[in-house]
Amino acid sequence: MVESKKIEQVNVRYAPSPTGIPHIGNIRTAIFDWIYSKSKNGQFIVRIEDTDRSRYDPHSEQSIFDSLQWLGLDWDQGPDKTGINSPYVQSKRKHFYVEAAEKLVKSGHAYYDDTTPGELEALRKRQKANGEPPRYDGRGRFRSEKDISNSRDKGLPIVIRFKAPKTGNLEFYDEVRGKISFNLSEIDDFVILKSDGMPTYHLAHIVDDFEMGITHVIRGEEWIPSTPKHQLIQTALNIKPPKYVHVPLIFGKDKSKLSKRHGAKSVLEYRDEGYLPEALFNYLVLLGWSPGDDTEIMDKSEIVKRFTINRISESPAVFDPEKLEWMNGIYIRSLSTTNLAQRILPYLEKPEKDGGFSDTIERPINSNLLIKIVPHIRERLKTLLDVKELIDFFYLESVCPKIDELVPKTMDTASTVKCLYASLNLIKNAKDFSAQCLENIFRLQAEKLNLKPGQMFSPIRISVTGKRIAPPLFETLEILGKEKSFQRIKNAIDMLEK
RNA sequence: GGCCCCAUCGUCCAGCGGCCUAGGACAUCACCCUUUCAAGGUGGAGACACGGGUUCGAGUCCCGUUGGGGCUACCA
Repeated sequence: MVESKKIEQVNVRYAPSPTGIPHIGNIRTAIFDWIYSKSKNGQFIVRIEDTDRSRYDPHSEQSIFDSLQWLGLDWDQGPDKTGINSPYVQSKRKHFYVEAAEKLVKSGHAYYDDTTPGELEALRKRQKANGEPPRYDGRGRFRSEKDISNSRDKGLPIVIRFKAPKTGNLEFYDEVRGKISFNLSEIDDFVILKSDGMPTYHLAHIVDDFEMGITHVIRGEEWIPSTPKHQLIQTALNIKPPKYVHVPLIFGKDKSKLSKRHGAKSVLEYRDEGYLPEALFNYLVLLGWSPGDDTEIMDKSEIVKRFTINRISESPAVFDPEKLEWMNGIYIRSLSTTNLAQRILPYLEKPEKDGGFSDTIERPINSNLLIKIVPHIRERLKTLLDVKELIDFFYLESVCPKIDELVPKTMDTASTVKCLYASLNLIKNAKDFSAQCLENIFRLQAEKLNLKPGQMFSPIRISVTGKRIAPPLFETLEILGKEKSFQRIKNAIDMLEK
Protein backbone atom coordinates (compact mmCIF):
# COMPACT_ATOMS: atom_id res chain seq x y z
CA MET A 1 0.00 0.00 0.00
CA VAL A 2 1.23 3.45 -0.87
CA GLU A 3 1.59 5.63 2.15
CA SER A 4 -1.60 7.57 2.44
CA LYS A 5 -1.50 11.10 3.63
CA LYS A 6 -3.93 11.67 6.40
CA ILE A 7 -6.66 13.76 4.87
CA GLU A 8 -8.17 16.28 7.16
CA GLN A 9 -11.87 15.88 7.68
CA VAL A 10 -13.65 18.81 6.06
CA ASN A 11 -16.18 20.63 8.19
CA VAL A 12 -18.21 23.41 6.66
CA ARG A 13 -20.89 25.47 8.27
CA TYR A 14 -23.79 27.57 7.16
CA ALA A 15 -24.38 30.14 9.86
CA PRO A 16 -27.42 32.27 9.13
CA SER A 17 -28.90 34.69 11.56
CA PRO A 18 -32.63 34.39 12.09
CA THR A 19 -33.50 37.95 11.24
CA GLY A 20 -35.36 37.32 8.02
CA ILE A 21 -36.32 34.72 5.47
CA PRO A 22 -33.26 33.56 3.52
CA HIS A 23 -33.07 35.13 0.12
CA ILE A 24 -31.24 34.10 -2.99
CA GLY A 25 -27.86 35.54 -2.11
CA ASN A 26 -27.86 34.07 1.31
CA ILE A 27 -28.91 30.61 0.26
CA ARG A 28 -26.36 30.52 -2.53
CA THR A 29 -23.69 30.52 0.14
CA ALA A 30 -25.43 27.59 1.77
CA ILE A 31 -25.42 25.83 -1.59
CA PHE A 32 -21.67 26.29 -1.91
CA ASP A 33 -21.24 25.09 1.66
CA TRP A 34 -23.29 22.02 1.02
CA ILE A 35 -21.67 21.15 -2.29
CA TYR A 36 -18.19 21.56 -0.92
CA SER A 37 -18.85 19.41 2.10
CA LYS A 38 -20.33 16.72 -0.13
CA SER A 39 -17.48 16.89 -2.59
CA LYS A 40 -15.02 16.31 0.23
CA ASN A 41 -17.09 13.80 2.09
CA GLY A 42 -17.18 16.26 4.94
CA GLN A 43 -19.74 17.49 7.39
CA PHE A 44 -22.27 20.18 6.63
CA ILE A 45 -23.15 21.99 9.81
CA VAL A 46 -25.96 24.47 10.33
CA ARG A 47 -25.52 26.94 13.15
CA ILE A 48 -27.98 29.62 14.12
CA GLU A 49 -26.35 32.96 14.89
CA ASP A 50 -28.95 34.64 17.05
CA THR A 51 -26.77 36.92 19.12
CA ASP A 52 -28.75 39.99 18.20
CA ARG A 53 -31.75 39.67 20.41
CA SER A 54 -33.40 42.79 19.11
CA ARG A 55 -33.60 41.52 15.57
CA TYR A 56 -34.45 37.94 16.39
CA ASP A 57 -37.43 36.52 14.56
CA PRO A 58 -38.56 32.98 15.40
CA HIS A 59 -40.53 32.77 12.19
CA SER A 60 -37.46 33.26 10.06
CA GLU A 61 -35.60 30.59 11.98
CA GLN A 62 -38.13 28.05 10.77
CA SER A 63 -37.97 29.40 7.24
CA ILE A 64 -34.23 28.82 7.19
CA PHE A 65 -34.74 25.12 7.71
CA ASP A 66 -37.67 25.01 5.31
CA SER A 67 -35.54 26.61 2.64
CA LEU A 68 -32.64 24.23 3.12
CA GLN A 69 -34.94 21.26 3.13
CA TRP A 70 -36.79 22.31 0.03
CA LEU A 71 -33.54 22.71 -1.86
CA GLY A 72 -32.35 19.34 -0.64
CA LEU A 73 -29.46 20.76 1.39
CA ASP A 74 -29.47 18.15 4.10
CA TRP A 75 -27.26 18.92 7.09
CA ASP A 76 -25.20 16.53 9.15
CA GLN A 77 -25.23 18.65 12.27
CA GLY A 78 -27.68 21.28 13.38
CA PRO A 79 -30.06 22.48 16.07
CA ASP A 80 -32.49 19.62 15.49
CA LYS A 81 -29.75 17.06 15.90
CA THR A 82 -27.72 16.12 18.94
CA GLY A 83 -24.32 16.23 17.32
CA ILE A 84 -20.93 16.24 18.95
CA ASN A 85 -20.84 20.00 18.76
CA SER A 86 -24.23 20.59 20.28
CA PRO A 87 -25.82 23.02 20.84
CA TYR A 88 -25.93 24.66 17.42
CA VAL A 89 -27.63 27.84 18.51
CA GLN A 90 -25.44 30.67 19.70
CA SER A 91 -27.82 31.95 22.33
CA LYS A 92 -27.35 28.59 24.02
CA ARG A 93 -23.58 28.83 23.88
CA LYS A 94 -23.20 32.06 25.77
CA HIS A 95 -20.75 30.65 28.30
CA PHE A 96 -18.21 29.90 25.57
CA TYR A 97 -18.10 33.52 24.53
CA VAL A 98 -18.09 35.03 27.99
CA GLU A 99 -15.26 32.71 28.91
CA ALA A 100 -13.28 33.65 25.82
CA ALA A 101 -13.88 37.36 26.33
CA GLU A 102 -12.78 37.20 29.94
CA LYS A 103 -9.75 35.23 28.97
CA LEU A 104 -8.85 37.94 26.52
CA VAL A 105 -9.22 40.56 29.20
CA LYS A 106 -6.97 38.61 31.53
CA SER A 107 -4.31 38.16 28.89
CA GLY A 108 -4.39 41.88 28.16
CA HIS A 109 -5.92 41.51 24.70
CA ALA A 110 -9.19 43.10 25.66
CA TYR A 111 -10.67 45.52 28.16
CA TYR A 112 -13.90 46.65 29.73
CA ASP A 113 -15.31 49.84 28.35
CA ASP A 114 -18.06 52.03 29.77
CA THR A 115 -18.29 54.54 26.98
CA THR A 116 -21.96 55.24 26.45
CA PRO A 117 -23.73 55.07 23.10
CA GLY A 118 -24.26 58.81 23.35
CA GLU A 119 -20.56 59.46 23.78
CA LEU A 120 -19.82 57.18 20.87
CA GLU A 121 -22.19 59.02 18.67
CA ALA A 122 -20.73 62.37 19.66
CA LEU A 123 -17.28 61.04 18.87
CA ARG A 124 -18.28 59.89 15.42
CA LYS A 125 -20.00 63.14 14.72
CA ARG A 126 -16.93 65.11 15.64
CA GLN A 127 -14.69 62.88 13.54
CA LYS A 128 -16.91 63.27 10.57
CA ALA A 129 -16.98 67.03 10.97
CA ASN A 130 -13.19 67.05 11.04
CA GLY A 131 -13.03 64.91 7.95
CA GLU A 132 -11.61 62.02 9.91
CA PRO A 133 -12.70 58.44 9.46
CA PRO A 134 -15.22 57.47 12.12
CA ARG A 135 -13.39 55.14 14.47
CA TYR A 136 -13.46 54.35 18.13
CA ASP A 137 -10.56 56.22 19.71
CA GLY A 138 -9.60 53.69 22.34
CA ARG A 139 -10.46 55.90 25.28
CA GLY A 140 -11.61 52.90 27.28
CA ARG A 141 -8.07 51.63 27.44
CA PHE A 142 -7.41 54.23 30.07
CA ARG A 143 -10.31 53.41 32.33
CA SER A 144 -9.32 51.95 35.65
CA GLU A 145 -10.93 48.98 37.30
CA LYS A 146 -12.40 51.44 39.74
CA ASP A 147 -13.92 53.54 36.95
CA ILE A 148 -15.55 50.49 35.48
CA SER A 149 -17.01 49.24 38.74
CA ASN A 150 -18.35 52.72 39.45
CA SER A 151 -20.07 52.76 36.09
CA ARG A 152 -21.38 49.30 36.70
CA ASP A 153 -22.86 50.44 40.00
CA LYS A 154 -24.52 53.31 38.22
CA GLY A 155 -26.08 50.83 35.83
CA LEU A 156 -24.17 52.10 32.82
CA PRO A 157 -23.69 49.68 29.93
CA ILE A 158 -20.34 47.90 29.94
CA VAL A 159 -18.86 46.18 26.93
CA ILE A 160 -15.63 44.33 26.30
CA ARG A 161 -13.49 45.62 23.49
CA PHE A 162 -10.62 43.98 21.74
CA LYS A 163 -7.33 45.85 22.05
CA ALA A 164 -6.27 46.10 18.44
CA PRO A 165 -2.61 46.85 17.69
CA LYS A 166 -2.16 50.33 16.27
CA THR A 167 0.58 49.55 13.83
CA GLY A 168 1.73 46.81 11.58
CA ASN A 169 0.35 44.82 8.74
CA LEU A 170 -1.98 41.88 8.60
CA GLU A 171 -2.27 39.48 5.73
CA PHE A 172 -4.49 36.53 5.07
CA TYR A 173 -4.93 34.10 2.25
CA ASP A 174 -8.29 33.89 0.60
CA GLU A 175 -8.85 30.71 -1.38
CA VAL A 176 -10.64 32.61 -4.09
CA ARG A 177 -8.61 35.80 -4.36
CA GLY A 178 -5.20 35.00 -2.94
CA LYS A 179 -3.36 37.26 -0.53
CA ILE A 180 -5.22 40.16 0.96
CA SER A 181 -3.51 42.54 3.33
CA PHE A 182 -4.59 45.28 5.66
CA ASN A 183 -2.91 47.97 7.65
CA LEU A 184 -3.61 47.59 11.34
CA SER A 185 -4.06 51.32 11.72
CA GLU A 186 -7.40 50.78 10.01
CA ILE A 187 -8.74 48.65 12.79
CA ASP A 188 -10.12 50.17 15.95
CA ASP A 189 -10.87 48.55 19.26
CA PHE A 190 -14.02 46.69 18.32
CA VAL A 191 -16.62 45.31 20.67
CA ILE A 192 -16.49 41.58 21.29
CA LEU A 193 -18.98 41.31 24.15
CA LYS A 194 -22.03 43.54 24.13
CA SER A 195 -23.52 45.17 27.18
CA ASP A 196 -26.33 42.62 27.24
CA GLY A 197 -23.74 39.92 27.73
CA MET A 198 -24.04 38.58 24.23
CA PRO A 199 -21.02 38.36 21.95
CA THR A 200 -20.74 40.17 18.65
CA TYR A 201 -20.48 38.16 15.49
CA HIS A 202 -16.73 38.63 15.46
CA LEU A 203 -16.14 36.85 18.73
CA ALA A 204 -18.95 34.33 18.53
CA HIS A 205 -18.18 32.83 15.18
CA ILE A 206 -14.45 32.58 15.90
CA VAL A 207 -15.11 30.69 19.09
CA ASP A 208 -17.70 28.44 17.49
CA ASP A 209 -15.78 27.73 14.32
CA PHE A 210 -12.89 26.67 16.50
CA GLU A 211 -14.98 24.60 18.89
CA MET A 212 -16.75 22.91 16.01
CA GLY A 213 -13.59 22.22 14.08
CA ILE A 214 -14.63 24.19 11.04
CA THR A 215 -12.00 23.79 8.35
CA HIS A 216 -13.40 26.05 5.66
CA VAL A 217 -15.26 29.27 6.17
CA ILE A 218 -17.30 29.88 3.05
CA ARG A 219 -19.03 33.23 3.27
CA GLY A 220 -19.90 36.30 1.27
CA GLU A 221 -17.35 38.78 0.08
CA GLU A 222 -18.78 41.44 2.37
CA TRP A 223 -16.83 39.77 5.17
CA ILE A 224 -13.42 40.45 3.74
CA PRO A 225 -12.98 43.79 5.51
CA SER A 226 -13.61 42.29 8.94
CA THR A 227 -11.44 39.24 8.47
CA PRO A 228 -8.40 40.95 10.04
CA LYS A 229 -10.43 41.41 13.21
CA HIS A 230 -11.08 37.72 13.19
CA GLN A 231 -7.41 37.01 12.72
CA LEU A 232 -6.58 39.22 15.66
CA ILE A 233 -8.93 37.29 17.90
CA GLN A 234 -7.58 33.98 16.66
CA THR A 235 -4.03 35.00 17.37
CA ALA A 236 -4.90 36.24 20.84
CA LEU A 237 -6.79 33.05 21.60
CA ASN A 238 -4.08 30.95 20.01
CA ILE A 239 -6.49 29.46 17.53
CA LYS A 240 -5.48 28.07 14.17
CA PRO A 241 -7.49 29.88 11.49
CA PRO A 242 -9.63 27.96 9.04
CA LYS A 243 -9.33 28.39 5.30
CA TYR A 244 -11.22 31.37 4.02
CA VAL A 245 -13.37 31.18 0.94
CA HIS A 246 -15.00 34.51 0.19
CA VAL A 247 -17.55 34.02 -2.53
CA PRO A 248 -18.62 36.88 -4.79
CA LEU A 249 -21.83 38.72 -4.06
CA ILE A 250 -25.01 38.43 -6.03
CA PHE A 251 -26.25 41.70 -7.41
CA GLY A 252 -29.67 42.91 -8.37
CA LYS A 253 -30.42 44.54 -11.69
CA ASP A 254 -28.93 47.79 -10.38
CA LYS A 255 -25.60 46.08 -9.66
CA SER A 256 -25.71 46.46 -5.94
CA LYS A 257 -25.86 43.73 -3.34
CA LEU A 258 -29.09 41.80 -3.63
CA SER A 259 -31.45 42.67 -0.83
CA LYS A 260 -35.08 43.06 0.04
CA ARG A 261 -34.90 46.46 -1.49
CA HIS A 262 -34.64 44.87 -4.92
CA GLY A 263 -37.72 42.92 -4.14
CA ALA A 264 -35.23 40.10 -3.71
CA LYS A 265 -37.42 37.13 -3.23
CA SER A 266 -36.98 34.58 -0.55
CA VAL A 267 -36.29 31.01 -1.46
CA LEU A 268 -39.74 30.05 -0.26
CA GLU A 269 -41.32 32.54 -2.59
CA TYR A 270 -39.67 30.82 -5.53
CA ARG A 271 -41.09 27.59 -4.27
CA ASP A 272 -44.56 29.10 -4.06
CA GLU A 273 -44.25 30.54 -7.53
CA GLY A 274 -43.72 27.15 -9.03
CA TYR A 275 -39.99 26.87 -9.41
CA LEU A 276 -38.40 23.46 -9.14
CA PRO A 277 -35.79 23.20 -6.38
CA GLU A 278 -33.38 21.43 -8.71
CA ALA A 279 -33.67 24.29 -11.21
CA LEU A 280 -33.04 26.96 -8.61
CA PHE A 281 -30.12 24.99 -7.26
CA ASN A 282 -28.59 24.59 -10.70
CA TYR A 283 -29.12 28.22 -11.61
CA LEU A 284 -27.72 29.57 -8.38
CA VAL A 285 -24.60 27.47 -8.42
CA LEU A 286 -23.78 28.91 -11.82
CA LEU A 287 -23.81 32.37 -10.31
CA GLY A 288 -20.21 32.60 -9.26
CA TRP A 289 -19.02 29.19 -10.29
CA SER A 290 -18.61 27.26 -13.48
CA PRO A 291 -17.41 23.75 -14.24
CA GLY A 292 -14.84 25.13 -16.67
CA ASP A 293 -16.62 24.31 -19.89
CA ASP A 294 -19.96 25.29 -21.35
CA THR A 295 -22.05 22.81 -19.44
CA GLU A 296 -25.01 24.47 -17.77
CA ILE A 297 -27.60 21.87 -17.02
CA MET A 298 -26.20 19.64 -14.31
CA ASP A 299 -27.85 17.67 -11.59
CA LYS A 300 -26.64 17.78 -8.01
CA SER A 301 -24.39 14.78 -8.22
CA GLU A 302 -22.65 16.07 -11.31
CA ILE A 303 -22.15 19.45 -9.68
CA VAL A 304 -20.74 17.86 -6.56
CA LYS A 305 -18.42 15.77 -8.71
CA ARG A 306 -17.14 18.73 -10.66
CA PHE A 307 -17.02 21.35 -7.93
CA THR A 308 -13.73 22.94 -6.97
CA ILE A 309 -13.06 26.10 -5.02
CA ASN A 310 -10.59 27.44 -7.52
CA ARG A 311 -13.33 27.68 -10.09
CA ILE A 312 -15.32 30.08 -7.96
CA SER A 313 -15.20 33.45 -9.66
CA GLU A 314 -13.91 36.63 -8.10
CA SER A 315 -16.42 39.02 -9.57
CA PRO A 316 -20.00 39.55 -8.54
CA ALA A 317 -22.89 38.23 -10.60
CA VAL A 318 -26.18 39.87 -11.47
CA PHE A 319 -29.19 37.73 -10.77
CA ASP A 320 -31.17 37.19 -13.96
CA PRO A 321 -34.74 36.03 -13.32
CA GLU A 322 -35.29 35.36 -17.01
CA LYS A 323 -32.55 32.82 -17.21
CA LEU A 324 -33.84 31.14 -14.08
CA GLU A 325 -37.23 30.92 -15.72
CA TRP A 326 -35.73 29.39 -18.81
CA MET A 327 -33.86 26.85 -16.77
CA ASN A 328 -36.97 26.03 -14.80
CA GLY A 329 -38.68 25.25 -18.10
CA ILE A 330 -35.83 22.92 -19.02
CA TYR A 331 -36.23 21.03 -15.77
CA ILE A 332 -40.00 20.89 -16.08
CA ARG A 333 -39.72 19.38 -19.54
CA SER A 334 -37.27 16.79 -18.34
CA LEU A 335 -39.72 15.39 -15.78
CA SER A 336 -41.75 12.31 -16.53
CA THR A 337 -45.47 12.76 -16.97
CA THR A 338 -46.43 11.25 -13.67
CA ASN A 339 -43.70 13.04 -11.80
CA LEU A 340 -44.67 16.36 -13.30
CA ALA A 341 -48.33 15.76 -12.55
CA GLN A 342 -47.45 14.94 -8.97
CA ARG A 343 -45.55 18.18 -8.62
CA ILE A 344 -48.30 20.23 -10.20
CA LEU A 345 -51.10 18.82 -8.10
CA PRO A 346 -50.33 20.64 -4.83
CA TYR A 347 -50.28 23.99 -6.63
CA LEU A 348 -53.72 23.31 -8.04
CA GLU A 349 -55.07 22.06 -4.73
CA LYS A 350 -54.30 25.32 -2.96
CA PRO A 351 -57.21 27.65 -2.27
CA GLU A 352 -57.94 30.12 -5.01
CA LYS A 353 -56.61 33.03 -2.99
CA ASP A 354 -53.25 31.30 -2.62
CA GLY A 355 -52.90 30.75 -6.33
CA GLY A 356 -54.74 27.45 -6.67
CA PHE A 357 -57.64 26.45 -8.83
CA SER A 358 -60.92 28.32 -8.61
CA ASP A 359 -62.76 27.36 -5.46
CA THR A 360 -65.68 26.20 -7.60
CA ILE A 361 -63.58 23.27 -8.74
CA GLU A 362 -64.03 20.25 -6.55
CA ARG A 363 -61.16 18.98 -4.38
CA PRO A 364 -59.30 16.75 -4.41
CA ILE A 365 -58.32 17.55 -7.94
CA ASN A 366 -58.79 14.69 -10.37
CA SER A 367 -55.25 13.52 -10.91
CA ASN A 368 -56.03 10.97 -13.63
CA LEU A 369 -57.33 13.78 -15.73
CA LEU A 370 -54.21 15.77 -14.97
CA ILE A 371 -51.97 12.97 -16.13
CA LYS A 372 -53.81 12.95 -19.45
CA ILE A 373 -53.36 16.69 -19.81
CA VAL A 374 -49.74 17.03 -18.76
CA PRO A 375 -48.10 15.77 -21.98
CA HIS A 376 -49.79 18.54 -23.90
CA ILE A 377 -48.85 21.41 -21.66
CA ARG A 378 -45.39 20.38 -20.59
CA GLU A 379 -43.52 22.47 -23.13
CA ARG A 380 -45.75 25.43 -22.46
CA LEU A 381 -44.70 25.83 -18.84
CA LYS A 382 -42.11 28.05 -17.30
CA THR A 383 -43.33 27.55 -13.76
CA LEU A 384 -45.75 25.16 -12.11
CA LEU A 385 -47.92 28.12 -11.34
CA ASP A 386 -48.55 28.61 -15.06
CA VAL A 387 -50.57 25.41 -15.13
CA LYS A 388 -53.71 26.73 -13.53
CA GLU A 389 -54.46 29.31 -16.20
CA LEU A 390 -53.73 26.89 -18.95
CA ILE A 391 -55.94 23.97 -17.96
CA ASP A 392 -58.71 25.10 -15.63
CA PHE A 393 -61.28 24.75 -18.44
CA PHE A 394 -60.82 20.98 -18.33
CA TYR A 395 -62.08 21.01 -14.78
CA LEU A 396 -64.81 23.61 -15.04
CA GLU A 397 -68.40 22.65 -15.81
CA SER A 398 -68.66 25.26 -18.49
CA VAL A 399 -66.70 28.16 -19.92
CA CYS A 400 -67.76 31.53 -21.15
CA PRO A 401 -65.86 32.67 -24.20
CA LYS A 402 -65.82 36.32 -25.13
CA ILE A 403 -67.90 37.06 -28.18
CA ASP A 404 -65.36 39.34 -29.78
CA GLU A 405 -62.71 36.67 -29.39
CA LEU A 406 -64.93 34.00 -30.84
CA VAL A 407 -65.07 35.62 -34.25
CA PRO A 408 -61.66 35.61 -35.94
CA LYS A 409 -60.52 38.86 -37.49
CA THR A 410 -60.66 37.26 -40.90
CA MET A 411 -64.26 36.12 -40.52
CA ASP A 412 -67.65 37.57 -39.65
CA THR A 413 -70.29 36.34 -37.23
CA ALA A 414 -72.33 34.52 -39.85
CA SER A 415 -69.43 32.50 -41.20
CA THR A 416 -68.23 31.76 -37.69
CA VAL A 417 -71.63 30.41 -36.74
CA LYS A 418 -71.68 28.34 -39.88
CA CYS A 419 -68.29 26.93 -39.05
CA LEU A 420 -69.36 26.10 -35.52
CA TYR A 421 -72.51 24.35 -36.72
CA ALA A 422 -70.42 22.21 -39.00
CA SER A 423 -68.15 21.38 -36.08
CA LEU A 424 -71.11 20.46 -33.97
CA ASN A 425 -72.19 17.99 -36.58
CA LEU A 426 -68.77 16.49 -36.90
CA ILE A 427 -68.57 15.99 -33.19
CA LYS A 428 -72.01 14.51 -32.95
CA ASN A 429 -71.31 12.01 -35.68
CA ALA A 430 -67.74 11.18 -34.80
CA LYS A 431 -67.32 7.49 -34.15
CA ASP A 432 -63.72 7.74 -33.18
CA PHE A 433 -63.06 10.62 -30.80
CA SER A 434 -59.31 10.40 -30.90
CA ALA A 435 -57.24 13.50 -31.57
CA GLN A 436 -55.85 12.02 -34.75
CA CYS A 437 -59.21 11.18 -36.16
CA LEU A 438 -60.75 14.48 -35.14
CA GLU A 439 -57.98 16.37 -36.82
CA ASN A 440 -58.58 14.48 -40.07
CA ILE A 441 -62.26 15.20 -40.26
CA PHE A 442 -61.91 18.81 -39.18
CA ARG A 443 -59.29 19.48 -41.79
CA LEU A 444 -61.54 18.00 -44.41
CA GLN A 445 -64.37 20.18 -43.24
CA ALA A 446 -62.23 23.31 -43.38
CA GLU A 447 -61.47 22.54 -46.98
CA LYS A 448 -65.17 22.16 -47.73
CA LEU A 449 -65.94 25.48 -46.12
CA ASN A 450 -63.08 27.05 -47.99
CA LEU A 451 -61.35 28.05 -44.76
CA LYS A 452 -57.76 27.79 -43.77
CA PRO A 453 -57.32 25.19 -41.04
CA GLY A 454 -56.14 27.77 -38.53
CA GLN A 455 -59.07 29.95 -39.36
CA MET A 456 -61.55 27.26 -38.61
CA PHE A 457 -59.83 25.91 -35.52
CA SER A 458 -59.74 29.23 -33.78
CA PRO A 459 -63.47 29.62 -33.01
CA ILE A 460 -63.64 26.02 -31.93
CA ARG A 461 -60.73 26.44 -29.60
CA ILE A 462 -62.20 29.49 -28.00
CA SER A 463 -65.64 27.92 -27.69
CA VAL A 464 -64.25 24.91 -25.97
CA THR A 465 -61.55 26.42 -23.80
CA GLY A 466 -62.75 29.97 -23.36
CA LYS A 467 -59.20 31.07 -24.12
CA ARG A 468 -57.09 32.29 -26.95
CA ILE A 469 -54.08 30.46 -25.64
CA ALA A 470 -54.63 26.79 -24.96
CA PRO A 471 -53.19 23.32 -25.40
CA PRO A 472 -53.41 21.74 -28.86
CA LEU A 473 -57.02 21.63 -30.03
CA PHE A 474 -57.67 18.02 -30.94
CA GLU A 475 -55.95 16.57 -27.92
CA THR A 476 -58.04 18.97 -25.92
CA LEU A 477 -61.26 17.74 -27.53
CA GLU A 478 -60.30 14.14 -27.00
CA ILE A 479 -59.62 14.65 -23.31
CA LEU A 480 -62.65 16.84 -22.81
CA GLY A 481 -64.85 14.20 -24.42
CA LYS A 482 -67.68 14.26 -26.86
CA GLU A 483 -70.38 15.54 -24.58
CA LYS A 484 -68.56 18.52 -23.12
CA SER A 485 -67.11 19.47 -26.45
CA PHE A 486 -70.56 19.40 -28.00
CA GLN A 487 -72.11 21.37 -25.17
CA ARG A 488 -69.51 24.10 -25.27
CA ILE A 489 -69.69 24.65 -28.98
CA LYS A 490 -73.46 24.70 -28.76
CA ASN A 491 -73.20 27.28 -26.05
CA ALA A 492 -70.92 29.42 -28.20
CA ILE A 493 -73.38 29.28 -31.08
CA ASP A 494 -76.17 30.38 -28.78
CA MET A 495 -74.08 33.30 -27.64
CA LEU A 496 -73.37 34.39 -31.18
CA GLU A 497 -76.95 34.02 -32.32
CA LYS A 498 -78.35 36.06 -29.51
C1' G B 1 -14.03 60.52 2.93
C1' G B 2 -10.83 56.03 4.37
C1' C B 3 -9.88 50.84 3.57
C1' C B 4 -10.76 46.42 0.73
C1' C B 5 -12.53 43.72 -3.53
C1' C B 6 -13.77 43.47 -8.67
C1' A B 7 -13.52 44.65 -14.27
C1' U B 8 -14.70 39.70 -21.52
C1' C B 9 -21.34 40.61 -25.44
C1' G B 10 -27.45 43.88 -22.00
C1' U B 11 -26.90 39.40 -18.33
C1' C B 12 -24.36 34.62 -16.65
C1' C B 13 -20.03 31.97 -17.88
C1' A B 14 -15.50 29.85 -21.10
C1' G B 15 -10.62 31.84 -22.05
C1' C B 16 -5.53 30.51 -17.07
C1' G B 17 0.90 34.05 -23.07
C1' G B 18 0.54 31.85 -29.26
C1' C B 19 -5.26 27.01 -30.63
C1' C B 20 -9.04 34.06 -30.26
C1' U B 21 -10.61 36.91 -37.26
C1' A B 22 -12.73 35.81 -28.57
C1' G B 23 -16.57 30.38 -27.57
C1' G B 24 -21.37 28.87 -25.09
C1' A B 25 -26.09 30.12 -22.54
C1' C B 26 -30.27 33.65 -21.31
C1' A B 27 -32.45 37.81 -23.44
C1' U B 28 -33.05 40.22 -28.34
C1' C B 29 -33.87 40.21 -33.94
C1' A B 30 -34.95 37.40 -38.58
C1' C B 31 -36.40 33.01 -40.82
C1' C B 32 -38.21 27.77 -40.61
C1' C B 33 -41.84 24.46 -38.31
C1' U B 34 -47.01 25.35 -36.95
C1' U B 35 -54.30 24.87 -35.29
C1' U B 36 -53.40 29.34 -30.77
C1' C B 37 -49.44 29.64 -27.32
C1' A B 38 -45.20 27.32 -26.45
C1' A B 39 -41.32 24.01 -27.42
C1' G B 40 -37.80 22.98 -31.30
C1' G B 41 -34.46 24.23 -35.58
C1' U B 42 -31.37 27.74 -38.49
C1' G B 43 -29.10 32.32 -38.84
C1' G B 44 -27.93 37.61 -37.26
C1' A B 45 -26.54 41.57 -34.16
C1' G B 46 -23.71 42.03 -29.68
C1' A B 47 -17.85 42.30 -25.42
C1' C B 48 -11.88 41.95 -24.02
C1' A B 49 -13.14 49.90 -19.84
C1' C B 50 -8.74 53.08 -20.86
C1' G B 51 -3.35 54.13 -20.67
C1' G B 52 1.42 52.46 -19.84
C1' G B 53 4.79 48.54 -19.35
C1' U B 54 6.87 42.99 -19.54
C1' U B 55 7.33 39.68 -23.90
C1' C B 56 9.18 37.63 -30.35
C1' G B 57 3.86 37.61 -29.00
C1' A B 58 -1.29 39.98 -24.04
C1' G B 59 -8.23 39.22 -23.29
C1' U B 60 -4.60 36.28 -20.53
C1' C B 61 1.24 38.87 -16.44
C1' C B 62 2.64 43.90 -13.84
C1' C B 63 1.56 49.18 -12.77
C1' G B 64 -1.63 53.28 -13.10
C1' U B 65 -6.32 55.68 -14.44
C1' U B 66 -11.39 55.22 -14.70
C1' G B 67 -15.70 52.76 -13.36
C1' G B 68 -18.57 49.57 -10.19
C1' G B 69 -19.30 47.24 -5.58
C1' G B 70 -18.45 46.03 -0.40
C1' C B 71 -17.09 47.48 4.52
C1' U B 72 -16.62 51.45 7.78
C1' A B 73 -22.43 49.58 14.52
C1' C B 74 -22.98 47.22 21.48
C1' C B 75 -26.18 43.94 12.88
C1' A B 76 -24.78 39.74 11.05
